[in-house]
Amino acid sequence: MNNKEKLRKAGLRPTKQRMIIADILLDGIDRHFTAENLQNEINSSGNSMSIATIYNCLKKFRNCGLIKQVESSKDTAIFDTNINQHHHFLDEETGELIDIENDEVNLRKLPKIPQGYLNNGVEVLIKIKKQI
Amino acid sequence: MNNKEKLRKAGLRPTKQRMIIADILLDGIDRHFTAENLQNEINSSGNSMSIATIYNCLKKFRNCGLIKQVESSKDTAIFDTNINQHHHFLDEETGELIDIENDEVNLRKLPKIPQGYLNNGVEVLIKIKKQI
DNA sequence: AAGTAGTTTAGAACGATTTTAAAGTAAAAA
DNA sequence: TTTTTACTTTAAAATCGTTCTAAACTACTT
Repeated sequence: MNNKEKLRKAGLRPTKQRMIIADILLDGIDRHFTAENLQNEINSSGNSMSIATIYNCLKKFRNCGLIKQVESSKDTAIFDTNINQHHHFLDEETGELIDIENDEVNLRKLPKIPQGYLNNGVEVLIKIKKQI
Repeated sequence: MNNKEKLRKAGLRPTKQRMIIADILLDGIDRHFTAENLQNEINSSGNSMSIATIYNCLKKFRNCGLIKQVESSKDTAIFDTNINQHHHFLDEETGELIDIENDEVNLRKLPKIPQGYLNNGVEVLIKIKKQI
């Protein structure tokens, strides 16, 4: 399926700007990035785009499940093109994130989901620290 | 150990402002809060404090391990007085966090920590969604 | 081709957090 | 105790990521 079809299927009008972003992000390669990282990539691909459009687009892509946003207490939002359930190593010093595939983690026991709620995804974060 | 001693032990000079905050936070009760929440508590305890001091103090407390900061992609930093390794339910709609004690989660299998790094804590986040 | 609903944009606005630099205070030294 | 020193607090300004505004634009429908 090409990117235009992916956008249509997600209920998004395939505008010029969304196609530029889709061409960068939806290439099947897993990566973590910020809005600013993406703007740099857009610029170096010979295009340009308002930062507001980039934020709009990332929000839409996230809400449609085309990308994910990582839970992280960094001051800048981090997005992830790996939309499968998976986990992360986090170096808190540098903010570097490394993917952990879902099958590398095995939860023997999970707590009961609170009354009135549904499980909406489990994320394991392993904080790591450079050895000295 | 009283709060003055706790601050000293953590390497922090026990100033008037830090004592006010320690008296609110270090009472052994687990809670999640933002800088603004804390300022409100300070105000309603009859004290007042510059927001810059509150941020300074929270950062120092966090760096000394007196409190933790929760990994969350909310726009406002969330702190936690529960400094034991533990986990959270997160309602992404409302941002509400609910503690999960460490013994309620059991990891059968963990991935190998990357070369040159040490494990510095595991956090499990279970995203939950209100049932409709 | 015309209409309309959704999209993009620059720039302003916003909110959380940090910085600045001056005044204040705790601890150490004399 | 007084002096000195290093650290802390403060209000206000600055910064930074993100969102809003409202006007211009564009994809899709009729």
